[in-house]
Amino acid sequence: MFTPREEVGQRSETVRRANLSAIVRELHLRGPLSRSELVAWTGLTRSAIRSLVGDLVAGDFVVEEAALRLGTPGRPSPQVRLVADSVVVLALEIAVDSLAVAIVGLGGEVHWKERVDRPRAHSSLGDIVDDLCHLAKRARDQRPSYQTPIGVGVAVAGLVRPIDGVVAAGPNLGWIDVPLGAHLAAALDLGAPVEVANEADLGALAEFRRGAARGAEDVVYVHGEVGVGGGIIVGGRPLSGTNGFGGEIGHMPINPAGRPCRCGSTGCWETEIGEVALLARAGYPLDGGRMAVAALIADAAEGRPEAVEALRVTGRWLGVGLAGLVNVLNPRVIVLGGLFSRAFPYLIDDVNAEISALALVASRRVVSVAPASLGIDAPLLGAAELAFEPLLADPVAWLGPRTGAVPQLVVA
Amino acid sequence: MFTPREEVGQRSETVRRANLSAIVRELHLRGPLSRSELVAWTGLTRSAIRSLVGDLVAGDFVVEEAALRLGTPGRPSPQVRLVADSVVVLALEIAVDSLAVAIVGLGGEVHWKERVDRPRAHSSLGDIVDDLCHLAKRARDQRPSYQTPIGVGVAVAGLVRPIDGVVAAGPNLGWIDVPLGAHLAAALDLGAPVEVANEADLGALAEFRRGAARGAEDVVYVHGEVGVGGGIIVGGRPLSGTNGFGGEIGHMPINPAGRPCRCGSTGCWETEIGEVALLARAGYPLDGGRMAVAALIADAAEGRPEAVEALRVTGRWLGVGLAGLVNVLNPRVIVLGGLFSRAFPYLIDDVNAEISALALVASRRVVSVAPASLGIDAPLLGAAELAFEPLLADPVAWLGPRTGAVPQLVVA
DNA sequence: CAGGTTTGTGTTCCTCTCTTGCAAATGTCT
DNA sequence: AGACATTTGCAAGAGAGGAACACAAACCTG
Repeated sequence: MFTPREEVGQRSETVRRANLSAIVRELHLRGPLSRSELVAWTGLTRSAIRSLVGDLVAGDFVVEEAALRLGTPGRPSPQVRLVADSVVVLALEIAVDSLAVAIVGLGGEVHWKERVDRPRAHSSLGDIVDDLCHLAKRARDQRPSYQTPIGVGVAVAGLVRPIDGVVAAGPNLGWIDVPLGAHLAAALDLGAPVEVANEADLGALAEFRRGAARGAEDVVYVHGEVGVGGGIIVGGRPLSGTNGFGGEIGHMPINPAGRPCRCGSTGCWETEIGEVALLARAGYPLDGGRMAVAALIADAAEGRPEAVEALRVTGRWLGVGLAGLVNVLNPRVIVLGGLFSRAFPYLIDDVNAEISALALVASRRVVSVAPASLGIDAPLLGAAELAFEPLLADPVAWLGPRTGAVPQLVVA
Repeated sequence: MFTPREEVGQRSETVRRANLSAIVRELHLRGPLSRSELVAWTGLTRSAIRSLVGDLVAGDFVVEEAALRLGTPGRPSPQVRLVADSVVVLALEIAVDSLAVAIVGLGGEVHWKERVDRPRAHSSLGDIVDDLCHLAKRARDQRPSYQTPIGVGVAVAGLVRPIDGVVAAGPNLGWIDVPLGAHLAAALDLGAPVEVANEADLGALAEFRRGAARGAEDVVYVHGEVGVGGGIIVGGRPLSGTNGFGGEIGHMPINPAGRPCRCGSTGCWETEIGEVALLARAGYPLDGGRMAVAALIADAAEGRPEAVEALRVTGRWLGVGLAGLVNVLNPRVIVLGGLFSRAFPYLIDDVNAEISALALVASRRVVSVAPASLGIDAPLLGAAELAFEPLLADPVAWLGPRTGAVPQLVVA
């Protein structure tokens, strides 16, 4: 009769879930913490923390270790640390010119990582899935001691419909409405849920949680390769939009007098700051791909004027678009990833100059522009974070109901 | 020692707060609900709802009334209704060419409203505060039965620093770093907290909660008068940004070859879609203000070509900027307010055409553009919502601790 | 129009979870 | 070594929602 949009009531069951979630999440994001730090960060009492941590210890999620000597007075507080081997996820990435796989433990530790080049041609779903499965199998063979992953996260260079993992559009892969999530789930056959998302959105997530935007609540991540993707964090939450296509900043109209874009419209940001625009400005071969861009950046480092100037012009257009985003979103940090992080030193002055010229004082004063600190792996690590999300949101589902046993503290 | 960013743990005290908050919020937003509807919407059990509603009845927040006959089988469920007279807020607005005051009851009922014209000249803080206090006094004199407001919300045409209610910049008022909140609090002397916010942000809030964007989670509100302001809702939450200056869409760079903007930069959206641009295109006096715009719209209604064409060009530029916002934010609804809602019929086709041409299919398919349904009062009503927010977030603070009395159901 | 069905209420425990309070432990500082 | 600060462990307590039963009031059916 009624269709509740969201059940907002708090029940005792949800209280426990929220509190366990808070503890696991803090440990995942900050690393080992003492019990008293957990008390401070969650606002719960010592007794509650004791009981909850006890449950997590019983479920092999965390261990308690001897206290660190910090030189502070008072009884030392045991360190609570996640058991990174007991819970792992599989992270996959389908980038424009590479495939990557990683096994990541709870807490963010990367146990295994491998990246292979991929030709920039259109590829069939089957080939890509086969390659990824092959990489995943290698990873598991190399480290057989790991558990079955509790989830699989996939970063893909394309527009992804989050509800079913279908890639609605992947121009660099030649994909339209490709059911990547379902095929990967079947091919991997791990029994773990497979979550697919856009690579820039995941890059933003990774930089937000573990990279250059750590601690900021409002973040814009701009990922430039062939196309320009973006990921946005607003108030500490990824901006997804009505049907999950938010953050597509590459196709903001920026120059009404500009060039036609491969998306069909004209004057998109991508047409001014994408790889092709950069190469064209410097007079490099437009189909030179990553190597040509690398050469261009190397030439700029040696002071070759065409390269320097091309990067400066790109930086200006980058700044123009960012100024708009600064006004609209008032972010704390803008992270430049992909090609923009590799070319960062040659762009940043012009980017900042445009932001200063075009953005409102109040907003531009608080923003800083930084290169991606996770480098090429940002989307891959974001995919791992995506795969961990269900666990972080509800550890109870993996922990099982309370055992009833009195929690026992065993300090090693 | 530690500075918790946010206390994320759920304590028994916060559970009660959250549940009462959920009930009061649902009633505030949806109007009277039966108990069984509350059960469905909160996910709590009948027992819990009964107990919580009993407390609210005891605190004179709500009344329970005889059930409505809906023609559905089963025992009728009493209607729970907020007592709109027992809790009111004072809403104030400082618009470009008017001042307004309203007394609004919990649930959104407007008990009193008055709007007076204001010359478009720069005004001193003292004069504005005096005028507002005068209006507020009249309102309270006219309806002396009302309680003292539990809060005061102020919508102002300018950039507002939320933490202290200082208007950092109000170009139409000639204000720079004006401590509006503090002065109003002192002058009104109501003992109630005074919250100040940007008028477009509050317009967005009002349209989101009670207007054209009701039910949507992702909303863009564009408010056009002299300048162009914006308010953004992302995932059901107002986008505030790092220091509260988010949503300033009027100064997105839209046309690098455009005109200088009064903000100091060039080619801002405002320079293409603001009042002055519109009047200039039609050949009307640039300082004609609201009357000139009204005349222009009236002329367009009669088919005068200059007026129609000027509105169409404005609509196109409006569409260009909105296309960018559609790509970035993937909203469900775009609400056009202020001048754009009055000129809506003459703009909308060109707006939609530009969005179709420039925005990505996936995002533009789900978005609709609607005129503000609350008209000129949207920011004022948003100010009321702002003032209610502390109550909605924590009814316990106004209700007091549980009485211990057994909740008694008394159906009138 | 009687009886069945459905939906919802009132009431009484019950369970779950966090809180409180006290004593003990364990470090630093003087 | 003693004072002091901080944290832990444990046990009892309090607050809040949940479950189950009996009953009530509407609609629907034959």
